[in-house]
Amino acid sequence: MRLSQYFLPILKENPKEAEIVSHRLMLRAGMIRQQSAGIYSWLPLGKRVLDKVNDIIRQEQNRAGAHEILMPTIQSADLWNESGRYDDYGKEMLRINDRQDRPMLYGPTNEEMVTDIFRSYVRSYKELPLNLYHIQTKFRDEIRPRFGTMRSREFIMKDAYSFDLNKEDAEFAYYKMFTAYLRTFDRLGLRAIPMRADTGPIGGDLSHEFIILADTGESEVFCHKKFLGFDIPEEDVDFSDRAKMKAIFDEWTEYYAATSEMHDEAAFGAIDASEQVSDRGIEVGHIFYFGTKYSAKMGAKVMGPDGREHEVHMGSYGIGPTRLVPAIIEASHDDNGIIWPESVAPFDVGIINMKVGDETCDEASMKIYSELQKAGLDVLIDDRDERAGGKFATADLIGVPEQIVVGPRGMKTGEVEVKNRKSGERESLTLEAAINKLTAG
RNA sequence: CGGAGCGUAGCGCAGCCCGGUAGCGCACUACACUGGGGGUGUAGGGGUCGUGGGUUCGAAUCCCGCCGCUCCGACCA
Repeated sequence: MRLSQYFLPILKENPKEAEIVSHRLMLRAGMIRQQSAGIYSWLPLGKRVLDKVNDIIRQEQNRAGAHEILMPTIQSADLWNESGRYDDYGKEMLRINDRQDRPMLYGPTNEEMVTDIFRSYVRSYKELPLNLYHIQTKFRDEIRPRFGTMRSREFIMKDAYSFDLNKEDAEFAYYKMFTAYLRTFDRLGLRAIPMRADTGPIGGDLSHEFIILADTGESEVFCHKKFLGFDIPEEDVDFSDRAKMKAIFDEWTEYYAATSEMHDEAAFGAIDASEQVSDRGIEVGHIFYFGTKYSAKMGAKVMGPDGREHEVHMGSYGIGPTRLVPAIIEASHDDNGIIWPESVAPFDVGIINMKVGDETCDEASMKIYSELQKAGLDVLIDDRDERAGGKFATADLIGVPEQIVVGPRGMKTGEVEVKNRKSGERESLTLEAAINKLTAG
């Protein structure tokens, strides 16, 4: 992408409404634009990151055996009357009437709808297990939206729903999602710690929140230091291996970890003081097993091997991509801007042409640009007719992981400077060496 | 929803107390000079002062209503 032709409305000054660093940087880097309280547009740079986050989530959900669907944002109140939640949900649910004056709502979650899909088609235990998910916009009319897309009213959520014949199978489904979540957050460059959670209005008795530690987190969290060193399940982990899934779950839930709502001071105090971690955290995922809560009310039943009908056991599994993006920034930035993990960086490489209009610089920049693109990299070339300082600042702000500086000084010896955003290391290389270095990975 | 505050050019702000026809920095446009970490000069463009009403010869400024937004608290992916 040529920056001169891109839409990247960066801000030099800090927007006054942005209190936390991720919100400030997302606005400054031209990733998002607030349209209303808790409602945001995603601009090109932000959209690129969001798409990469979603892709990783999608890959890991699929790997764990879930199937992607897409349910609508607008739902009929009828389904919610079946579950009883139309009355229970309260003002957080945006209620609207269509032109026939039928009560509708903008979905805050999709248990009812997915249960309706399930009961319409699935009759036999032989079709289980089943896990359906979608990545869709939700609306929850939060009392107080804040922190940019970290807590917005309109947001995108990946929500998966598992259906099983009995509790044992449902727990297996839960462990699979648990494992998929560990892998997902790891690939996003985050260390997420599963903590026992309150099940809240969704109900149920097995639930974990995935929390990442960050000073600007919303809630206080407490856990054992061991979590920081646990290994993440490998890419080839066998999701059909019940014993393995259970083992992973057990390993990751053996030690103390709780948010302030679930905190047990005595249990935490029993941990050696040097092993205690007490910090603030951001909730980036939440998983629940809630048994037959919805299947019972909505008649989602399958025939079992015993020739009798069974209400299916369900679980739901949420990740908030529009919250993950700021969470990643909270976890990874410096005074100059964002430091993206490579897996979600909007561009892999930034080329800084320091003297646009200078024939040698222009040619060298374009050569690198086309070679790297040929190698399949996402490249952003700063070909604006601007001072170098502004270009460096822009590259650092938007956090491109590798920067190639093409300037008249280096061109005298045919060299460019390759700089790593995260480490700050720089080295001068010939054109070919620079291209080779960046295409090698 | 309770408490606090803000709304003046794209962004950040001054002007309001004490009424007299709107200003600063950045950004933007043109040209020139520049070019290794947000440059310099010259010349420009851009504002229903959130909105409706009231007071007044005259309102960004005073009064009343409404709308929007932010921050603190209780709730949430």
